[in-house]
Amino acid sequence: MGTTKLSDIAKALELSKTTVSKVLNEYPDVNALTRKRVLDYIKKVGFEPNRQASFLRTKETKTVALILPQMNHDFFDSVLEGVLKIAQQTEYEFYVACSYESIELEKKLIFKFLKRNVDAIFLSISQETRNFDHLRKIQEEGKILVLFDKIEKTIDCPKIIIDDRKASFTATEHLIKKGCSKILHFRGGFLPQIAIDRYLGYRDALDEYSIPYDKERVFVCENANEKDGFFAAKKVLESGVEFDGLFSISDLTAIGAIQFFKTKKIRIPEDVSVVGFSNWKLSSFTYPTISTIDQPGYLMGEKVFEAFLSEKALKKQGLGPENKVRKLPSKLIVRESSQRK
Amino acid sequence: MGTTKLSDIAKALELSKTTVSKVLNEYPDVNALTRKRVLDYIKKVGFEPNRQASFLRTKETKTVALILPQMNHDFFDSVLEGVLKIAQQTEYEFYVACSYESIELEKKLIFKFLKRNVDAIFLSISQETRNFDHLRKIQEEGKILVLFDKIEKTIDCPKIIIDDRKASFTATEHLIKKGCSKILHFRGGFLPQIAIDRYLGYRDALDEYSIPYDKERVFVCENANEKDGFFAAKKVLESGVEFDGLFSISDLTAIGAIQFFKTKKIRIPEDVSVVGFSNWKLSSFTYPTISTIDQPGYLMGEKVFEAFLSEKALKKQGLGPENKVRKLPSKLIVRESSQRK
DNA sequence: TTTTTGATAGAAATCGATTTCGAAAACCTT
DNA sequence: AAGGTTTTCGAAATCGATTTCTATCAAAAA
Repeated sequence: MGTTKLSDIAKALELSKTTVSKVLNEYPDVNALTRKRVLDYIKKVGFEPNRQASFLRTKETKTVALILPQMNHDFFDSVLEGVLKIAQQTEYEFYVACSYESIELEKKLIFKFLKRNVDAIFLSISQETRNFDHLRKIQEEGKILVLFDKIEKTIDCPKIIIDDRKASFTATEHLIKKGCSKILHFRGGFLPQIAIDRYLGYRDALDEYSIPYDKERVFVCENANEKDGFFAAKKVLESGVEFDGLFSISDLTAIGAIQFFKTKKIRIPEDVSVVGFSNWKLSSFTYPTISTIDQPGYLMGEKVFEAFLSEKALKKQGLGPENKVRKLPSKLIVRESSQRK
Repeated sequence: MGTTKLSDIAKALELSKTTVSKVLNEYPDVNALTRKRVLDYIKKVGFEPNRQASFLRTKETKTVALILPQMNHDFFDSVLEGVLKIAQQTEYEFYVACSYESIELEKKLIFKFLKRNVDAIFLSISQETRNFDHLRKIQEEGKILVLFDKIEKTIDCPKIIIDDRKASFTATEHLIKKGCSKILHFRGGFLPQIAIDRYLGYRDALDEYSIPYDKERVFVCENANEKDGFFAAKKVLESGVEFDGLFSISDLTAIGAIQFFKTKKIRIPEDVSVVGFSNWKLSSFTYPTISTIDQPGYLMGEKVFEAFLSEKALKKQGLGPENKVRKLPSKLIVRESSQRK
């Protein structure tokens, strides 16, 4: 095909491949004039080195992999978009995959990507993940690991998260200020760090305002979807516990709960004020619209990529993985579901 | 570092690299016993050839690129998921990118991917795209092009689309059967094939039921988002045209329109029945919920990938690109916005 | 017995870059 | 002018596979 290669340039300029390559890789032992000749010519013919060929020597593919635990998920889709934005500005390309919250698939994907020789893996760990050897393996192979959102504390690597605990505090505090004192909490599973942090934020707020904590008001929504919310709400009524507010782990569970409450003629927000989490696009279109915490997914994606770039710079200096946790700010968005007069 | 390579296997088995490679690539001139020895050993140590190395000879990277015109878009996200599903079942990996409906970015991405030596590009063309030389370039470089959803007829390649015209016919017919006779149509721009087809489907239905077509009832929503729908609805009222139904190019424009109608105390579906298009997730959570056409995005993604695979098989036989258009079925989903008693 | 054929295996070239190491030329010292 | 530095460049090895072409040996044919 018509693609020019290094040797073509060398021939045209009556130089050796070596010299041309040295210009490309910014070696110092090239005469300024020669360098200019080469650079000009390269620009003229629009040459770019064949990545697969250079990889063979350098071990750098200039590709990264993003593994999400879910697809068609507003928040994770935003993360993807953020990563994509920065990637498009660089020479990097990136692969996308989804673990569908399965540890088996997560492992399989990681091994697949390692075989593909990606330079880095960006991962939000699956709900099922308990053992983290496969993450360590990434680092053992000399690749960079960046964790985000659903992270694991015991792995040394850059981590980008939302300040879930603080965000949950804010959400719960908002309900308290709106006059709620018997606030339900629909939480996630027992292990994911984010579920724990959001639960703790909820308790922080109760403590702060001297509202007694009642564990009867906490319900588990393992999958954090509408169905979980619907059935959790059903269990609430069956349990007979009193309530006037709900802080839910996700907008979807909030929506599910509201759907159930509607069937029982329980009014939102008059009888129970609701705050969700994540600011799904659809939350501003439901009836009532749902108050929520906006997580900066897009920003998170950007920060993940940036963390990778600075980690790579560190590595060049022979420094190990930096265990830096970056907490991104989130924002309470008040809509109808918590707007009591 | 511990990765085994071809020569390691050769050494361990006291064979040459050639023979091992021949087993991998299914050459016939290998003794059955030798073949078995090699295969067993490969399975034992879990060897997989280095892709970057093999590419250097074969020119096949086993990667494909998916270029979407929009992100955070229910339909395109489903397509992505469909592609991802099939890709995960194969040895292929895929890159994702977004043109954000910009022809400049679309071109840039395509050139970037060609430089990356992808085997194929899956593309839904941007709204701005008028000239198609960059698509031909893909084929000239010997790469496979598959178009989907927003396609261009004059390019010879596999194409996967929704039967938009028929779907629109069904949607409009549904409104007619619900008693509407003065049906508005919010259409897309003038050039995208899908906007044209949906418009034609609308007219087909009017013709079929002998309802006179009135061009005063057709409004353009260039970007097909809520804002466009909102302002189109406003223009409808300003124009003074009579109406009792609306078939809109997208759920988002339908939602925008409904929001405007609400401000004018126009009731949905009593005063005006509404049908959207695309079946966005949020359409089943709005008030009222929105009738729509469900497009099988997930299936489309699968079919796109499958079209690539069969195109590749053809190519191996030296056959040119097959200009096969595959139309996927869509489905009318009736919800509250068109449910008159 | 000699020649031909077929089956099997390997040596070496190749893909397109990078990198090491040595050589040539130009520049300084004294 | 001889010796020592510094600049600048290129030959050749290398990364890990694939592929062509040749060599060997045994079996079949003559």
